[in-house]
Amino acid sequence: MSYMTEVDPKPIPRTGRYAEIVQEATLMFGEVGYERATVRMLSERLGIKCGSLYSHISSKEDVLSWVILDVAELFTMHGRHAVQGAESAEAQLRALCRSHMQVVSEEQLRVSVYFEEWRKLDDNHRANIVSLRDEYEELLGSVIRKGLETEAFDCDPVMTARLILSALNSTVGWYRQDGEYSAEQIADSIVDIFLKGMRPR
Amino acid sequence: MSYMTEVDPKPIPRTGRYAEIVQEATLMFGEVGYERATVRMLSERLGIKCGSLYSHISSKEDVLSWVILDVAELFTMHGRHAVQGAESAEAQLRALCRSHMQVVSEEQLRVSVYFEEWRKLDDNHRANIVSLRDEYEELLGSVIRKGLETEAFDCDPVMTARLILSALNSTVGWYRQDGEYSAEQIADSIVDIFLKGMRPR
DNA sequence: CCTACCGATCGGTAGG
DNA sequence: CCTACCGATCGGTAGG
Repeated sequence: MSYMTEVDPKPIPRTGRYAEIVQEATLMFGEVGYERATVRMLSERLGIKCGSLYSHISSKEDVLSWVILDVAELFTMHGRHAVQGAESAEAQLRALCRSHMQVVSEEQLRVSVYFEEWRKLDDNHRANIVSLRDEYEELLGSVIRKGLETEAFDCDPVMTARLILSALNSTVGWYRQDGEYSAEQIADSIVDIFLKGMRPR
Repeated sequence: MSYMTEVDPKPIPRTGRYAEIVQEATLMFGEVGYERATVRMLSERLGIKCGSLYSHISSKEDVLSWVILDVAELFTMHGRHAVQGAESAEAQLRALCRSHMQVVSEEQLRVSVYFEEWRKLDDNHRANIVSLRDEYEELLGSVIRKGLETEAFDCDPVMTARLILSALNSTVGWYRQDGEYSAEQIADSIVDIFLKGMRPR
């Protein structure tokens, strides 16, 4: 009815051809990066011709935004749920870090594409991503500030939030499913170090 | 005399036209990224035509390697010097982190290009960078292991080295010369948190 | 989903 | 350092 529904066709289909496109695109972006990846490479992986791809996508950048936005939202949603399920600031911090590592371990390729390529999104999509990232940083910040209020922590909340996030994010570069540490062990190691570093005295 | 001298023309000139090329290329790579940057953009910045640029460079990738290799070596050399100038493991850790933050603050743009684009180097140059990075991680690892021996620290040396490095490296994304914290303050904050987290008991 | 094709632009070279 | 130009390839479109 309203033209409003035409402005931003939000509901991205999550099955069938869409799912195949996102899957192959994720693999391709992970292998050669967004810029070196071509629509011809993607169409070949899907077994169709380059021109035919454009009945499913409207641009190459479209596909990148599909790959990235989903997983960025996953961090936020999963993280909120984790924080809500815990009581103390310490428990919330641990739950949030475990949630983060779970997303990293289960969606490692998409996460690495997210971290590597989000700058290449156009202004609108990038702004969207930045606000999701800020929201997530704020979630961690609120947990830390709560710990300051209950005097469980004694630290700079902004910098500490950044340091914890960067420690968590860097794991995508070296985490292996069959490696020495499980995702949960890595999360706990990070939390243990930072908790000791954040405690008063 | 020998053909050996022709194989790898190592000594890159560091003055005159070379310096201008590296400077403009660094700005350009920082603004739009390596792939979106073109040799025509670079030549325009230098006030010459695209074809003329090839009397100074042999390929676009050449320029990227100039920008990156220098600063990667800077981390290692500067870091070694810092570690040598301190006695205890704790003091060495602090000196190394301060050295790292000094490089980040004084060469922020080059460092961000380094972290962002090193994957796009060809196999030879990338292998070179990876070995420099490993060397640097090993330098930090040796400091931590020394702390384990003197029982100043109690932690997993490999993971702790990675976490400290990722914390340090992430600062390139938000450090500002005119920001709230100086490079040294940031280094000390990071060291303080990790030292508390790494101490026995 | 295909064939056929577009305008633009890319890194790089030849010859001066 | 310039002019002139190259082959390749890019994202994307028209018309079926």
